[in-house]
Amino acid sequence: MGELLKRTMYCGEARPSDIGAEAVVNGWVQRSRRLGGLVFCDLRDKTGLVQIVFDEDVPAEVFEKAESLRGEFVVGVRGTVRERESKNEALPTGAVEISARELVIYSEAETPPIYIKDDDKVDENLRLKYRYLDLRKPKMQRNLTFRAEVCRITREYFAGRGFTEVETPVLIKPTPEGARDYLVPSRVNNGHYYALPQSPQMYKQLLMAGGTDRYFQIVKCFRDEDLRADRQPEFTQIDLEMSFVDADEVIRVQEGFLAKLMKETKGIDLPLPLPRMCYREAMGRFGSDKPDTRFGMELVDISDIAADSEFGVFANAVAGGGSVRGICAPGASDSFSRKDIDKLTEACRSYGAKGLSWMRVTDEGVSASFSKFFDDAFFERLSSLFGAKAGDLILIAADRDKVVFDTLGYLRCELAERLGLIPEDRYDFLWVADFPLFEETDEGGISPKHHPFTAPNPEDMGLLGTEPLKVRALAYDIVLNGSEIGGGSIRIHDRELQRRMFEVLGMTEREAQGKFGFLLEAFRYGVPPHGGLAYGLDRLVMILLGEKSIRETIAFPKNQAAEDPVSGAPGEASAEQLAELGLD
RNA sequence: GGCCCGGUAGUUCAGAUGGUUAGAAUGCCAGCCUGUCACGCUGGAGGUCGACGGUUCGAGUCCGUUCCGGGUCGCCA
Repeated sequence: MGELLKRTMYCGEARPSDIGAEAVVNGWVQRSRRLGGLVFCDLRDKTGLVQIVFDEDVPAEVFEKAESLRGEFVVGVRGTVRERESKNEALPTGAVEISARELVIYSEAETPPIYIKDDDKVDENLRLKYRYLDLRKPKMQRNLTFRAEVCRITREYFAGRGFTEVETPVLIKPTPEGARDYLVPSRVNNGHYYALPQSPQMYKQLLMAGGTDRYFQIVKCFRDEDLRADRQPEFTQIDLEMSFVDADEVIRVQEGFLAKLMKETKGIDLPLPLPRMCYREAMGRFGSDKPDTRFGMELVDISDIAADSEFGVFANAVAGGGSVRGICAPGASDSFSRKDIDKLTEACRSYGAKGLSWMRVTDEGVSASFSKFFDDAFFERLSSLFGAKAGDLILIAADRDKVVFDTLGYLRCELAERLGLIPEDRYDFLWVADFPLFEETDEGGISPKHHPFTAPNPEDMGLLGTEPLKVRALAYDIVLNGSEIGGGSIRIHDRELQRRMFEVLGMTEREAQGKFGFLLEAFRYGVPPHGGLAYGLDRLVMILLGEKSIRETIAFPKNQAAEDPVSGAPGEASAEQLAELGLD
């Protein structure tokens, strides 16, 4: 198609200071406008757009070629930067244009199935199938660049503080704990499998045993679970571990990182130290272990006054060991019809709520779904407990604590979103600490809330054998705007304590050896006290970019069926491949 | 696995109550056009209404099944 024109500037860089200079730009044709004896062409690369103009001064064959330009042709242009006759204020390059002299068409293009435009509302599958077109959008280029910047800052910060970047294996031993593993069959050892790591947890602890002292890694992790807007089967963690530290030290180092990150990406001075809250308080005030603290609407516990009533829903909830709690949505009474509340109630069913009680506060008094069970004095007390004003809507859930918290935690965020109570451009970080070490399984047993290497709080050690569910862990999550962006803990480095942990979990010595033997063995030869943390990079980037899905931060994401629409993965293996693996 | 929303020109969508040849915008193609920048004007092409089955004289529309996409609950130590 012709020679390569050597680029002298990016499209988006052209400025009035370049006027008079010769310029060569390479890029994609965003759009061309033919006006008879004049052709305008907006040329795009990752930096932006610049207008190219072909006029009567160009040779006839160049002009002819210019007239043939169509969207997404890849071209090179040599010309002169000059001032525009009329500026385009919408473009950073809008004061200038490049008067073309030479045009090379590197590659023609068929009409693309999606538009290369940020606000193009296109079917998600089509976008993902033609991801390479989607990536041409300025927003996607901006997102990828931003992500790379976060990675650069990460390396700069941790490398500058004595952390060694170490790559851990991707083919590891399957550990049937927690999330489902992706399995990789071994050819050399037929019938045996590798797993892809859900996290480098055990290897980073081995690194501490190995004297690495401080480790970090930006690392792919894999979990074969169902997808969500903020969950992909392969995702990236910023993983780190430190020796000879307590939780406060881990947190202090992270706060330095987060402050640097916010300063360099957003120009925000993060006030340190970041606020901390214990798990119980987070649940009680926000119904969530990752509360969004950008707005109020906190939960109010009315179990005391609701317990002793004729209203069975309230009375039974409290009698059954649960609670009655509610939130007060300011000014929501008018904007939420009976039908809207019914829809909210329906949505709450998936959290286990059998219903919602509601109460409207108006100038004329209150009206409530449960009014016939209570007198005026009760409603006055209720209003004052919630601090309700005329026009407010109070929603109340009565059930087991878990259901009440899940329901109200959901409603709080949902209503805040709909009522526009969430301030833009605000970044609320929060440490949530003192998580329970264990949680109850559906079968009534107990399982680790984090992982079995998480250290119990020394203050609660006495409860380990008697009331394990009350034991707090030396674990901490970092929450940003209501999303968990990272979590970590101090690990157990004492063999006897580790042995007791497995015992409490009902795991025999043999089982523990089978699953984690190599880690336990390493701990026999001297292991420092250590702890660490891992951030979900994709999610962190998503929130900082204000995106609703982590797909917007990943170059080639999977769809909800965990397929890569670009390549069609996963695919079938050939008979030969299967035979070699002993799988035929 | 459950629930919710969606599937109609290349793309984004509209098509109350079932009724002539399924529309719009944009994109695409052709012609005209020397200052456009979402250029403009004229003309044109473009559809198995996701698929299958049913009800009906008649189905994009109603019913059933199924496939696909998104969201969500379960799940995610």
